[in-house]
Amino acid sequence: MAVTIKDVAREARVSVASVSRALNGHDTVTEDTRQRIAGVATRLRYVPHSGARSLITRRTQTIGALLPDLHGEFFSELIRGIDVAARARGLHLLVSSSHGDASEAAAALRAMQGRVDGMLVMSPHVDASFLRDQLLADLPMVLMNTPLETEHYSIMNVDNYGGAFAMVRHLIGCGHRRIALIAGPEHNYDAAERLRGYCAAMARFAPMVSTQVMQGDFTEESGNRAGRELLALKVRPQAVFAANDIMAAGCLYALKEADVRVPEDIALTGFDDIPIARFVSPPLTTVRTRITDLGQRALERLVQTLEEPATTQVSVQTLECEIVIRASCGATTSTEA
Amino acid sequence: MAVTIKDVAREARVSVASVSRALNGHDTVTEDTRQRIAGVATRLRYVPHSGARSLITRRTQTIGALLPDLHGEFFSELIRGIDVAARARGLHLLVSSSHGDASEAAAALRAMQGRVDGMLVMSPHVDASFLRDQLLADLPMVLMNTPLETEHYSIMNVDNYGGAFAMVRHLIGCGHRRIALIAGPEHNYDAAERLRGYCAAMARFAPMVSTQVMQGDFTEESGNRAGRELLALKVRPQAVFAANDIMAAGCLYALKEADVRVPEDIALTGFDDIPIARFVSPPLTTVRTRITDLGQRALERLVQTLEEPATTQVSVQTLECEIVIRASCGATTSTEA
DNA sequence: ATCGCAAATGAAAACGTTTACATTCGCCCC
DNA sequence: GGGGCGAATGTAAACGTTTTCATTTGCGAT
Repeated sequence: MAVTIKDVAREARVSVASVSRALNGHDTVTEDTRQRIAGVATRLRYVPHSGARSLITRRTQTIGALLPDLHGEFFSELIRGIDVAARARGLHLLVSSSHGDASEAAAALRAMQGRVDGMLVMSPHVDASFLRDQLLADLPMVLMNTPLETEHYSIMNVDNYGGAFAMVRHLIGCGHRRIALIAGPEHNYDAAERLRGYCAAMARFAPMVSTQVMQGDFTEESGNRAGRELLALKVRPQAVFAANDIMAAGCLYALKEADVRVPEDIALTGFDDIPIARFVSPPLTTVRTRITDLGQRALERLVQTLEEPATTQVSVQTLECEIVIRASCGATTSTEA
Repeated sequence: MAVTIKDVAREARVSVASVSRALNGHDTVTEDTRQRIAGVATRLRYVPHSGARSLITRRTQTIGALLPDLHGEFFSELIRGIDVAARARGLHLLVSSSHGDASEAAAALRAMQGRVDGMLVMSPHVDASFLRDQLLADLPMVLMNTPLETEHYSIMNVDNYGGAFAMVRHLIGCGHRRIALIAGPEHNYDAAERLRGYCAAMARFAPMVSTQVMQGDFTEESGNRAGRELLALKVRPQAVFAANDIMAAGCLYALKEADVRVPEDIALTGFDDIPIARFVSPPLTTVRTRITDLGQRALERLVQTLEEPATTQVSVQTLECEIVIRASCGATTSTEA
């Protein structure tokens, strides 16, 4: 039923070897016969059986992406970045997202084994012990956004620390001193790094001012709660730095409800630059992370490992963030209505 | 290097046939030997070569998703829906997104041929002539969100028409009569269906009122422009229905800038229920489409076609939308501050 | 004890490629 | 004219599975 290389060979009156050579662009075939074979192949709509091919070449031309249960923009931008980079190299992309715990992640990983040449892994459940247990033979992998330090795999991280540091520096540049942080969930790597950046920048630029950290968990609701707590303090901060945009939005509503003006009374900033950041009022000053680049660079790194396993050293790369200044930080109040 | 079924067989002192049977859960193998084989397999970290398997079973256990160059929430929700449904059935997901034109889409489709058991296709470039040209052998496919009518493939659509119809009915229920539509791009299927729903509902519920359609293109900027045009009319509409949320947001800013109150002076609604809809003020009444369900149902449909090719009839299914009522339509003004 | 039968296991073919090796062919050079 | 050589092509093995068919084994019935 399906047309195979033999059908093409028969029709073109050559051996299967010649068909293979012609179609794979080897140089030892006459231009004449190449033409003939190519013609027959398209006429017959021949498409090679990838399984048979990978059986012998030991390559699948596919890379896998293991992603956490991620919502929204972040997820799609990441996949887009990976996909674009993969396509540019003629690679296919096998995705497995949304697994909730370590065992699910492990299952997904095992299932992908043997179907891919390498993997891009971003998962909070993939930690040191996970990797030890799985000990994934010699499947090349690049880990994304992980606190792990491993000598086996390259790592591609977002500079959460640097972004937070820069944001605090910016706020201090705006004249604010008492800057509170609404932190992310406790065991989240991104959250921890942002917290670290906040602390470091405070220590550096406002050493006399004590830090103030409210606990949040990256949800809008926790941001709202933190906002109300802030308002109840006897000494209110001059600026609030939420560890992500959605908490900033939640906090913003708490402030608005209490008729506290942003940024006049309290400045407010976020992290991530999700689309909503532009739409709240005042628009949110935030930290932009180029997620698409993250995916793209990670894939490129993986490909390099694939193509030159010998010369490629394991590396840890960090992707810069940039600060997006809008009205909520008080730096551009002059443009406010 | 890689451990094969032979290694397992040797180690377990059985034939490869028995290993295959044991691991695939056939019933003709002693519980005793099954245990032994399973033990050896896990100890050796044996993972079957998918290529070799698919070579003989003629199944890849993989389905492909061909998606347009989509940004944001929609994209990720769709993939999530597909992925979850696929995993539930032990299927893998091969994605190819972001192709800009028909030839790119065709290339992506061809590249996937032979690697997948079936495909989920959503692409504006996949039209009647495209399918005719490609004539994809007998690869089962399900088309998503397409105006196409074909006897070869099942189709899964979002009820854009019904959603728009219901929204207009709702606005009329709120007491509005002169309702303007900010339409989407001209050759977009979603846009056309929403326009059709608007017109039908107007004709049905407000037959004496003339319709008013402003041209937009699904961008914030076009919504903003349309908003300013509306304000310049000698007779302003009582309500504006933007064919997507992002245009509604753009329009909202135009109204705000002109100190027109929403919903008191003009009501405003959107379509899609993107996250931003909740965050603008007033929060946007809109039409929610369950994108995750779309992906999920489409995959389920495909699986059915795969498993029972004979009995499964080609079908066109339409996925309901629901109206999400927030403050911007004037129905809940009483809850406003 | 022998036969027959079912259950368990093994041997080998088949799937569609790629590629190392063998073969053919035409041609140039002595 | 024959030897040698390089280019083009063909032959066949190999990849790792699944599955058909054959074989062995154990056991109950005669």
